[in-house]
Amino acid sequence: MASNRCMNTSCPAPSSQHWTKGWPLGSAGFANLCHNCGSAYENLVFCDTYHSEEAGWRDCSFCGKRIHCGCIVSKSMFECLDYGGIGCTSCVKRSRLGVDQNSGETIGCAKMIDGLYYFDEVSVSHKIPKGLISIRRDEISNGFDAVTGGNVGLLRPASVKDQVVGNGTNEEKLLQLCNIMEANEPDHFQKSQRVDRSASPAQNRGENLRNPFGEVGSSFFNMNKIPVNCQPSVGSFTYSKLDTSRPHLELKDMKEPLTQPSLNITLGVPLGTPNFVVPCSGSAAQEDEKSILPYQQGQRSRPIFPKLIKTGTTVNSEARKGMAPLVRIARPPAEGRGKNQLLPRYWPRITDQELEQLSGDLNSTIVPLFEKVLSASDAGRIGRLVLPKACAEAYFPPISQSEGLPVRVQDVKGNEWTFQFRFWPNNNSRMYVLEGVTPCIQSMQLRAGDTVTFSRIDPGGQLVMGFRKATNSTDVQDAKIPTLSNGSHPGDASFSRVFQNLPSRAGGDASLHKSENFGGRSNDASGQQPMLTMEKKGARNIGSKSKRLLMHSEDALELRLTWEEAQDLLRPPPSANPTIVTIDDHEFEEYDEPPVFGKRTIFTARPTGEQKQWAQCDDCSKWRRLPVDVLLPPKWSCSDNVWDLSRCTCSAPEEISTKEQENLLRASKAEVCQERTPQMTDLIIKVQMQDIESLIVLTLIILDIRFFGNQ
DNA sequence: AAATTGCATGTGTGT
DNA sequence: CACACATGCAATTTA
Repeated sequence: MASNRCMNTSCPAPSSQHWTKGWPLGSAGFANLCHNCGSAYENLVFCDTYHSEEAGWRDCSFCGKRIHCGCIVSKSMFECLDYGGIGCTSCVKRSRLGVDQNSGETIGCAKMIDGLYYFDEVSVSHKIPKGLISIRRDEISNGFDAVTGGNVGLLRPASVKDQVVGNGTNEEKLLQLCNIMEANEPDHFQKSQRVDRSASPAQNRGENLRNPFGEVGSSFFNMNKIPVNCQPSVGSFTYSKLDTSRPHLELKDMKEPLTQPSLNITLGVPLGTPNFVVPCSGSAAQEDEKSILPYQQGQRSRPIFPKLIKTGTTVNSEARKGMAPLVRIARPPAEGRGKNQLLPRYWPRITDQELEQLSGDLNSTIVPLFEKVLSASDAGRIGRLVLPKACAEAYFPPISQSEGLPVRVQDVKGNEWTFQFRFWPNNNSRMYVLEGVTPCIQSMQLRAGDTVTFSRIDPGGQLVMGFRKATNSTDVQDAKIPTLSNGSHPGDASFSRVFQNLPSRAGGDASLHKSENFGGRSNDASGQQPMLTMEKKGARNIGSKSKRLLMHSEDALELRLTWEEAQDLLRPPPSANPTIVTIDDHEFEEYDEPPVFGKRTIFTARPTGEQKQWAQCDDCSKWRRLPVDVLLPPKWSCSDNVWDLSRCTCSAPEEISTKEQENLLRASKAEVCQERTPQMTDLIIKVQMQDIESLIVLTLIILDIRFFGNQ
């Protein structure tokens, strides 16, 4: 809900006077402190004058005073007019108050100290009076930090480690999750005493800078709120729990009007909803608008997710009652070339445990943003990561000046990095880059061909950088080997893999990052294992033989889910006798004849051995008993109950009591929750994928026939 | 001299 | 043909 009034009710600041119009602002943003009374507030609207990187609400880097239009001292430092600076005798330039990295003392002139480079880069922007801040913990870590982004610092392994631990991260779990990564810091980290411009001051100084501000820490500012007109609202996912303890995927209409508020859409939420906030200057803002609008219009005019599959709608509503936290997966926009980096539309099924862990506190939204296969230059020593334009413009703050802004990113270990998000003019266009990524890339031991993923956790907007190693050495060794669409490997299970590298959130549990353990846990109903399996085992690429057969991973996922859903409806043909085969100590029923579709029913058995089959009427939802051997059509109602004429109308009472119904449903749940081992899943998916491929080929053939037949 | 920075150019892909 | 992007390269900065 938009509010342009200070949340402090005693604050006399008239909203219209201070924030009449402008950008919606979420939590912990630039204007998060009322400039009138200093109170923290949320959901306010930016002052209209806050439209540039020059002007706006920020903190004087030196005295900490909240300023409106201060002087730009450096890319990331701002100075209030009151402060004025002090002439420095040693460097002639104006003195900067900085915190000595060794002693922690504030120094009058930050230049070269003990061989360490501090000049202009030691941010003391955290000098916000403690009492003014009341920000939820989940709002602390933010993706973008336009002020604190000191570019020079020292990579201290101890700090990094401290930070990991300090964030409440279970290192063991993390390491287990990121089994790709080495358990220890890379040697070069240890050895490197060299100043690295990509390391954020907060990281460099460990907790030194955090302590003065308690939980607020180094991420006071929140820039990762994209103005509403920067973010086309495309669609969303609500990930909710099944009453079967199996998370269930719900898809909402992707064609929802852009103007329609959607709680589940982080990108493109209406004004007032916590979201991205971006500084744009008066004139520059217009420039930004210009550059953004075509994109936006593209979104409006071209819905990109026409196909919808709604799954599991019947089960959810009940189960969701009393269950506040939902992990919402917002749908990133996809347009232009960048769409290949945008992640597929489906979020993998996850377990309740993961769900809760992901939720952390209430209402966490995980927004998978995009991913990119690292090129040689991305992974090289230059430290510049080229961002897909569409993604950069969609998920990073609009920048009007080439210098851009510092952005804060958390990596898989919970370390925070500050990159410079900027652009280069390029053929009347822009080329967006993240600068200073080398240490991060190195810490993740990434090479050309590996994939980095970007996600965001809302609220708070923590930008998260994950990674995925190239699946085969060829990819890694030769980055010039073209990868499919530059963004996704064929058959890439990018979505299911996104989580594997997500760092723990503050207060969260790192164990959600189960990495490859998706395939190893025992209580996963089905979830991501299939896709993992595909990737891990290098399952045949759909479309590997022909470009015509090439299938976008999104579509593959979609197909997989529909198939998965169909599994509930598939049953052996009535007359079929299965052959029991044992694979990995698990028995499977193998049928010679293909399965048939039918309405889902529940079977019960009494101790006496008597079996019953139950079906629910589509019209009245009453449960009706059926003979065990009958197979219902997908649509079935009481009037079709030819087996019990006393209950062949919806008005007839149910045969079973409410309690029995509960037992029935419980039994049904248990059935759904049956444990499926990785081996079983592998096998099932293998079969399914074969079927899917066959289906695709068949479909294409049919389409070809139709197409050519019409010519 | 080496590293960094900013821009230009060539290539591949989508329309 | 337009656009995105990987990378080359010259200018600039730093050690």
